[in-house]
Amino acid sequence: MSSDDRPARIGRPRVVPDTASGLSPRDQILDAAAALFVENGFSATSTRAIAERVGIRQASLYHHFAGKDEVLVELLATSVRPSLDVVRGLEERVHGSVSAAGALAALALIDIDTLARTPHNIGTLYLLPEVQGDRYEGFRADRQELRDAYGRLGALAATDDIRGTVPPELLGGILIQLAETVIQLRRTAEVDEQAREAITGACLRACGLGADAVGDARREADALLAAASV
Amino acid sequence: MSSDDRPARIGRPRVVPDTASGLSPRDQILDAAAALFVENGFSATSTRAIAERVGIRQASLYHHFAGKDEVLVELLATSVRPSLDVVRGLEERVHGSVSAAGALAALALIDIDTLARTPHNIGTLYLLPEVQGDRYEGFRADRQELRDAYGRLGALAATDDIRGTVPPELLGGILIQLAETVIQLRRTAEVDEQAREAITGACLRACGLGADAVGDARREADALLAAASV
DNA sequence: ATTATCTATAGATCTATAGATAATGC
DNA sequence: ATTATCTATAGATCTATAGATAATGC
Repeated sequence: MSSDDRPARIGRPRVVPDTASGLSPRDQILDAAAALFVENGFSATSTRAIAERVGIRQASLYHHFAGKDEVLVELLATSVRPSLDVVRGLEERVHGSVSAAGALAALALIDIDTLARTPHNIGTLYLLPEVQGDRYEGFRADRQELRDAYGRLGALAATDDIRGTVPPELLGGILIQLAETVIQLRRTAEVDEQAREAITGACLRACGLGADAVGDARREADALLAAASV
Repeated sequence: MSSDDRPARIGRPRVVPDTASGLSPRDQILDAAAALFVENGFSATSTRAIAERVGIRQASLYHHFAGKDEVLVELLATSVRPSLDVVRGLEERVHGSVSAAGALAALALIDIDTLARTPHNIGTLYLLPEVQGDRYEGFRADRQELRDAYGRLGALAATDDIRGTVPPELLGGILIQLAETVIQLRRTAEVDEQAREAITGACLRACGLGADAVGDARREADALLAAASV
């Protein structure tokens, strides 16, 4: 194969030939839409704009998605699932040798990392007002589940004074909000190691842990993450 | 005046007579727009929808505002200003008898309270992707100033280990993010006293303060707020 | 005369569908 | 035959302007 060969695709060729991105047309659409939804919002992004960015005609979108909604549904789904899978594994192990604080630190680190690496800062989409609509119910349920997990782990890790005054649901809301500081940071700056550490530390301290306990939990999380292919 | 008398207004009467809300037409538009922007987003809200909610014709909006943008500009402006005014007063007093932790607690409490009380959960508007646009530069600058103030107060209040690892800009980002937990909480639940206390506490703990120092700061903040007509 | 509204509408979108077309694959 | 694209377009918006109208105020 010469270098500009691309796998021959069936179907009528595009007016603008496909750039060798390696992505399927569907994924090209998802990627373009993600970038535009994040920058301009959902309603402000037209199907035409998405198509243009991909290099296809507006109508061709409808061969791959039933509508703009479906594109957002899929973007949202792929963005929470990873953290959700991780948290399930983590919670099981808390009842074994893993401390709640260590598990919480690990969850925070992974979640922060996911949000920091995700293309186009997709986490921003969580905040779109459109996501309150019925079509996105499934996503909101997943997100609620993640918040609940933060709440449970947080409550287990918390010192008595925190556990006595902050119910798990509220603590979960605070912890997930802290993790999502990344979304805001990414808007203006790079999210470096220092930022991830600071946010993880804030999560632990919000549970009442002092400097020593934070250090312990942080080290335990490192061991956890190194061990499991989490 | 009989009870259904309303102050006679000049200009052609509305098709749907003005409900005796007491608000000026301009404020009626702002209020309606706020509710709709929060619920559906900016781009998804048409000028027609705003007008309908007010009870006027779509075109009549343009007598009061040059366009939808201007409405949002004004809503954003009125929403950060109060906290910004407060923080200026607070920071001056920190160099006197007020501790940084006490001032930070006071700032958090006031900011949280503002966000919790604001009609239609207007804080949501901060998160709209449209607000990234050039037209809203002024608002973003104000918001940045508030973040910086959080960062300065936080750094002053922080324990050595936090101050050594978390630069003020980052700390400011974390603290303002914590205060804005209220915005998310309001979406599904009432923001009660317990939630305000929990968030304020999380701010102080994020600066490294332990249980006792948190209690001290919290009491100092109460004194501050009672004294000043902040 | 001034004001706040109204009616009417032009021009610019935007979404989604119908149906044609140019590839591959059998 | 199947597929992914294309062209064309209907129908539904939406924003902003022009100009009329029905009040008050002098």
